[in-house]
Amino acid sequence: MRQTRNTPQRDLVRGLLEENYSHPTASEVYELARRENPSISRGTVYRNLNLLAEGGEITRLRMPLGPDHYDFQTQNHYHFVCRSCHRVLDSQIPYDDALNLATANVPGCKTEWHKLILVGLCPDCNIKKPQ
Amino acid sequence: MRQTRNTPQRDLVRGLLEENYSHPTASEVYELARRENPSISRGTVYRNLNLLAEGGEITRLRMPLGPDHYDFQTQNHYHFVCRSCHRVLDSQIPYDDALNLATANVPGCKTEWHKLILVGLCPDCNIKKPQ
DNA sequence: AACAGTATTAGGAATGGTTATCAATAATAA
DNA sequence: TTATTATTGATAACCATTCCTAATACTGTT
Repeated sequence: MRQTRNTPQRDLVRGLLEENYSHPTASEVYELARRENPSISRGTVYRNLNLLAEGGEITRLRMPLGPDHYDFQTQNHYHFVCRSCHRVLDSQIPYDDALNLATANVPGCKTEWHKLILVGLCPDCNIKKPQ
Repeated sequence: MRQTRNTPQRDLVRGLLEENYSHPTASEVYELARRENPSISRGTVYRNLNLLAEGGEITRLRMPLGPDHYDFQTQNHYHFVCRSCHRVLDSQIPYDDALNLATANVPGCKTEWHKLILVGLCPDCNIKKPQ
């Protein structure tokens, strides 16, 4: 495994996720990071988000709508995404390990992980545009 | 609701999906379509896939990996996606309507639909790269 | 402390998938 | 047949993300 170094940029990205429970997107992390370090580049934010995700420090959430989100919480859990504002919230449905173990789910296929995403309207958007 | 017309291009795209159970991507549909009509444009394929999906004739599948896929089957069902080749297969896990009805899953949020995606290796890729 | 090795950076170009634009074309209703 | 307007092909634009580069700066070893 390739050695990694600590840099102010990486610490900043990690710290921003640690103190943000809103599942920010890469662009949102970039905007937050620029407040602390105006010269940080977009590429650096993406690179560090990827490195932290590969290292298991954070989770990358690929949504059925909109861009990827990042989560400091690494335990398996499900998410809700608002179809209007693309906000991501934690679901309280318990994670079901059995879905990975079942071999008969897809003939010949070995399921390694799964994701369940609930889609609908968040409280804010439900008020603004009820249907 | 805006009126729609039948065009050879639209019929071609619909027909290709109807006879293809492989959940093709837009690019794959485009390649298939060009065999029948070499002058069809990529934009026309995308436009018609979107129109057919909006009209409920086909389903658009947004995957956690790779590009969108399209499915002629419109009944709710779950999918498996290979993390290596991005192939999409039907899962045999029964669709769980209860996941949409549960109101306590995400406080204040109204779930309208959900998707469950299993990720792993398909039989072909499992042979080629076992881990 | 100085050095060497190399991981990381900023900046920008490139990519992939998709959508938007627009003048020309063609399906449908009158 | 004509008028209306949905649709087309071609291409530009878009967005999120990755790749490329020379310059920079960590870090372990002298």
